[in-house]
Amino acid sequence: MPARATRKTSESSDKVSMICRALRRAIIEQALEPGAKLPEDSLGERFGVSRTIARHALGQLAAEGLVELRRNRIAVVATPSWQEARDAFDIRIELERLVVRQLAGKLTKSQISELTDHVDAEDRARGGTDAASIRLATEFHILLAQMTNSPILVRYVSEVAYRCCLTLSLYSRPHSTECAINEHRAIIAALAKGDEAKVMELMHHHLDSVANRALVAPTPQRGRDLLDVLAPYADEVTSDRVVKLPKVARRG
Amino acid sequence: MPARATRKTSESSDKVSMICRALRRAIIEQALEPGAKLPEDSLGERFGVSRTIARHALGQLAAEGLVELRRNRIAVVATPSWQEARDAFDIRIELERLVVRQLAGKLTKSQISELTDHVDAEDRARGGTDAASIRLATEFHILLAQMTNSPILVRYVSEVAYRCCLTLSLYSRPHSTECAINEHRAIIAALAKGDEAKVMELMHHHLDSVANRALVAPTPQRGRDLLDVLAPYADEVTSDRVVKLPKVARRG
DNA sequence: GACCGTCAAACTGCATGCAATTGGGGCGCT
DNA sequence: AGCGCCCCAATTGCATGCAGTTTGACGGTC
Repeated sequence: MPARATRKTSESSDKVSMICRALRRAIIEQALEPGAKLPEDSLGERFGVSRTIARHALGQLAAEGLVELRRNRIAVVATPSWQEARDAFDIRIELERLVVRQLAGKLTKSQISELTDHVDAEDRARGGTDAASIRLATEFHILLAQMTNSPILVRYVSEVAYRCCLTLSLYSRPHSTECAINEHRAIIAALAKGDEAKVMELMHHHLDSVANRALVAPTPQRGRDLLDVLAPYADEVTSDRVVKLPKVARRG
Repeated sequence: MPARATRKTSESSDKVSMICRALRRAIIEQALEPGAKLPEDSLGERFGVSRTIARHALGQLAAEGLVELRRNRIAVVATPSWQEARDAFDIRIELERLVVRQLAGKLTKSQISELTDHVDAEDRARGGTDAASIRLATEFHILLAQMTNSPILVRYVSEVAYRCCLTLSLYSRPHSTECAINEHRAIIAALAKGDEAKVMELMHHHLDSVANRALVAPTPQRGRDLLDVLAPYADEVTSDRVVKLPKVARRG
């Protein structure tokens, strides 16, 4: 199977996509914290475009879940709840298992060295900022997805990986990236060997441990959104002026 | 009031979302065939809004993969390749296994009867148009996803289900819906019983058989896009001029 | 000082206008 | 007839303008 990435879906060279990319990167690198305001005017001015374009970009990012858009209100960087973060990781695990299942034993030499190079870059970035490390780790997974040559899979893995990236910045304590990098190397090795079951297990464990290391528990002091922080407490209040969250088949 | 949907992310009551919903439905019911042109003007006129809004809606649908947007060109209803269809189903299987895994044994009485009611509606619609049957079957899966109360999962399952719906209209022969309906009932039963492994197996088999029944093979006589039909053959041609094709075949 | 109503600035929702690009029909040439 | 060229109607890309909504600051009242 051939090597190169596919970019048929979106992300051509129009201004909207450029702004999307810029904002996405700013968000996952935490240059823009969750909850940060994103007024159309300011964005337009900053990027040298009109509000129309900025607005359109915000729409796209909202569709990806990186931005929250409320009618007549300023858009803000999304602040996923802890449960949403957990859900995102659950989905991500399944999607990435699918990725490595398709890839096991099917990678070309050049693809493998491309992956190895990327992990080397991760290694080199270990001394740098946390943001850079997180971004590189995320991009490793996206790189893998791209090698499946399935545009849909690329899109979903990218989206959910970015979301996880965002939640990591919200809920994780400063974390050591070393084991993650080693796990990346192990995954590459298993992919090259073509051991499908093994690589799926590795990927599952890798993501699960990243999630568990990061999402240890709802850590209120880091949660930006008051509503989310107070949600569990509001449950105990038996007044009818408290907005009850639709509570259905939540596991737990 | 049982288990209503979550609608936090998108789809509020603004015009863009209304048009999205309308177009989405038109597409999955095959009122708009794959390849159909969607000029911003016409859409705006038809829905009584400006081009700005129509454009924005097209952007959203393109992000969902239902519409193809090429720069400076008229937007068209997406025409997924056979391989993309297969990829979409693969992803869908994993996502929906996740859905039923979370739901097994956790449904309330009212949710179960809601599901049963829906399948009854599917049964009643069996005499009607194919489009209606397909739409109802798809909506059953979305209903399930909504009961997980995980907005992200709802979004992804909805999207991928719509995509599959679209591909079904492209590649499937007129199919009998009966077994699918029975499989829906079996899934509800297993969910109620709480047999997690069983329900995952059922869902897997259900989707796999739908996919296999529909996506039997690249069926050239039904494929709308000549380029896609010829793609596998072009792979074997080592010339670099294979892109140029004579004229397009007939429609429908 | 705390509470509340009022109001202007800020911002969004949407339509319209203008320039740039496209593609398809008509026309001439061979 | 077949082929290529050119031009114009159709259409998109984008900015701007106007109206409606929200925010939060100010001043009045208790």
